[in-house]
This record gives sequence, C-alpha cells and structure tokens, in this order.
Amino acid sequence: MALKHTILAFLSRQPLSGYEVAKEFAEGFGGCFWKASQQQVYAELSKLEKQDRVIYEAIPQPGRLDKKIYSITAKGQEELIDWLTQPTEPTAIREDLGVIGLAGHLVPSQMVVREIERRQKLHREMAQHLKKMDEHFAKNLDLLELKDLYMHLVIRRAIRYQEDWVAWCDESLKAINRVVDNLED
Amino acid sequence: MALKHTILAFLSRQPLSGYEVAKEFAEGFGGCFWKASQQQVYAELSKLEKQDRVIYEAIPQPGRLDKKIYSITAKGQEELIDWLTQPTEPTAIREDLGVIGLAGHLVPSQMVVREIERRQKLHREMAQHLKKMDEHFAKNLDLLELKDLYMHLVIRRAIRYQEDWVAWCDESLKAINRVVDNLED
DNA sequence: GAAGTCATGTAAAATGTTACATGATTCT
DNA sequence: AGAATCATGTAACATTTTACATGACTTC
Repeated sequence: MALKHTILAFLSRQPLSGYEVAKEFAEGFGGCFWKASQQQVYAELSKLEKQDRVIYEAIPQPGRLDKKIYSITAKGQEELIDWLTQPTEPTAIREDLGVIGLAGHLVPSQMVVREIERRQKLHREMAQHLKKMDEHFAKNLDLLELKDLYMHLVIRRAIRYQEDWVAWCDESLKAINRVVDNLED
Repeated sequence: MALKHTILAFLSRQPLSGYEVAKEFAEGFGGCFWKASQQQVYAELSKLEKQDRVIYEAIPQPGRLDKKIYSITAKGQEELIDWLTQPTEPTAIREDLGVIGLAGHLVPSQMVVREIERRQKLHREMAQHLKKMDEHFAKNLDLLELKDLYMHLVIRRAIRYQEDWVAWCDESLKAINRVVDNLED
C-alpha cells in the first residue's frame, strides 16, 4: 500500500494540512501517479499521527476550524526511507476500455469507435494540462537540482502515459476503420 | 467496478470454469488490463450465479472435485451490453515508483538509478512476452475479423504500455546521470 | 519424492468508495 | 444570491489482499 508512503513523501518535502494533502492528490503532482479521496487522506493522517509517523500543530483560524499542520517525524522518515529501499512492483493495468477487447463484438463497431474517439480527446487534454505543470522544470532542465529533476521525471512519466494513450487511440481507430471498410466491400 | 464485467466478458466468448477464468487473469489476455486473484474469481462467480447472470453445469471428474463450467445467461449478457454502452473513465495511475519523484532526495541517487534499471529490464521482458502473445494476430492483421482485431488492440495497448515504460526509464537514466555528472564537476 | 497443475473454496484484515454532515469566507 | 474554496470529519458499504484449507493427478 502506497497511500501511507505517498503522504509521508509529501510531508518529507514540506509540512501540509490535510486539506492541502488532499488537494495535492486531486490537482498536484501527486495526482500524476496516485489517487486518494479527501476522506482517505484525513483517515490516513490521523492513523499516522497515532503511530507517531507524523505530528501536527493546530493553528487556530478566525471563524474556521483549526488548521492542522502535519509534519513528518524521524520515525516517519525512517519508515519512508525503508520503503524506498525495497524494490517496486509494476502496477497491473486496470482499464475498463480493455473489456471492449473481450466483448466489443456484442455492440456495433460504431459505438466502439465513438468511445475511443472520446477517450482520445480526454487523454489529449490531460497531456496538455500535465505539460503546463511541467513547463517550469522542462525549461531549466540543465539547471535542476536532483530533487526537482525527480519531480520532472514523474511528470514526464504521466505525460508519456497520456500521449501513449492518444497514439494507441489513433492506431486503433485506423485499424477498426480498415476492417469495417473491408467488410462493407 | 469491472471485475464483474470482465468475467462476464470472458464468458461471452466461451464457457469457462472458475479455474480457467482465474488462469485467464493470471496469464491470458485478461491479465493485460485487469488483475484478479483466484479467490476473487471464485467469490465473484458464485455471486453472479446467485444473481442469474451466469449458470454452471457441474462436470464430474474422476478423483477430483466437480468442474463447474460457467456460461453467461441472457440476463448477464444484457447487463454486460448495458455496461459497454456507458462511457469509460480513464484509470488513475497508481505507481510506487512515482513516490521516488517525491522523496528520492532522501536516498542516494545510485539507489534510484539501480531501481530504474531493474524496472526497465522487467518491462522489457513483459513487452517481449506480450509480443509473443500477439504474434498470431499481428501476422494476419488484414484478415482478422472484428472480434479478433479487438483482442489484438487490447494486447497492443499492453505492449505500448510496457514499451513506454522502457523508453521512460531510458530517458530518466540519462537525465539523472547528466545531473549527477554535473554535480561532480 | 518433490514440484507443479487442476480444482474448489472460507475467513479475516486492509483498503477504497460513496454518501452524509457542518459551517465560514471569498469570488462572480 | 449562489457557487466555489477552505477546513474538518463519520459511517456504511464494496472491494481487494493475505492467509488458510484440501486433495488427487502429472511431470521431472
């Protein structure tokens, strides 16, 4: 399970509130390669706090709930490093669109085509968005310190992933059209 | 949730026993884009059976437990088609190696390099294996009927995915080496 | 004789998703 | 005035993972 470790990794860079951690997952770099809901984040943080992996400082805010600023502890960092030291396992692809490969013959090919086109557009947009996030790093590639280079590489991973989807959609649409045209002759 | 639908999709091609479905996930095309353990498969199948999405015929086997051959029912096929008709959502990438982008600075860069090299080798092997599975389809690309073309496209998706990993590893290793060399000067 | 394959499951624990709940502030 | 953002959570449910359990047949 990497949710725990991802949160620890966030906090190893800088102290953050639960709200900020959740936002990081939803919009930030974290969301490039891991996903977690707000509820999961709050639950995990309070668990980590009980285990002394993180501590928080409650900041009173006028007219609002206290903001809990979480920081990683020595114990937390130890565990994180320990985890970083283990070999990683490739994650299995879990992709709904893949089921079409098994059961696409049950629906008209036009529907498959339309769905692939829809997905292609989506992935194109995501790639675009990620590229914007990466701009700052990509521009100064030769000046980056290691810490930022790693960040850049993760975003690059996500960009490639999205672009690969776009290319696959292209390839697939062409192949389907070819076969469908053949059948019509 | 697509486990249910993936199993229904398998069965829409041909009746299978629980054991065979599980094998499909572990080794077959199904494993390209979805993953499920044997226990999950058996649990899901008996649930689907109670809901009349599938039925089974028990085949007695000498000196062995009965083999339960599951087939999809009309109701099951209806549900599957219904599901195929909905738009799919891209799956979030969940990838342990990504955490390194956030916390790689906590360990020596050599360790990061070694891990990326290890992963590159793994993905190269997986791509190789998938290409073998695809050979039969790739050879007869222009003769494939739609059903088999879809299958080919799913395998292609998986191949691209693995090859994209390999290329990213390459790119990343070069970038890290460049920065590390700079620091040493 | 040991390892691997065929064949089925149960049970507990960990994780993740969905829905609900509250309430002030800031932006349009 | 309504929507979005900041800020925290609880509870129920679904899903996944891990460990356990059994036993014959086949291949090295």
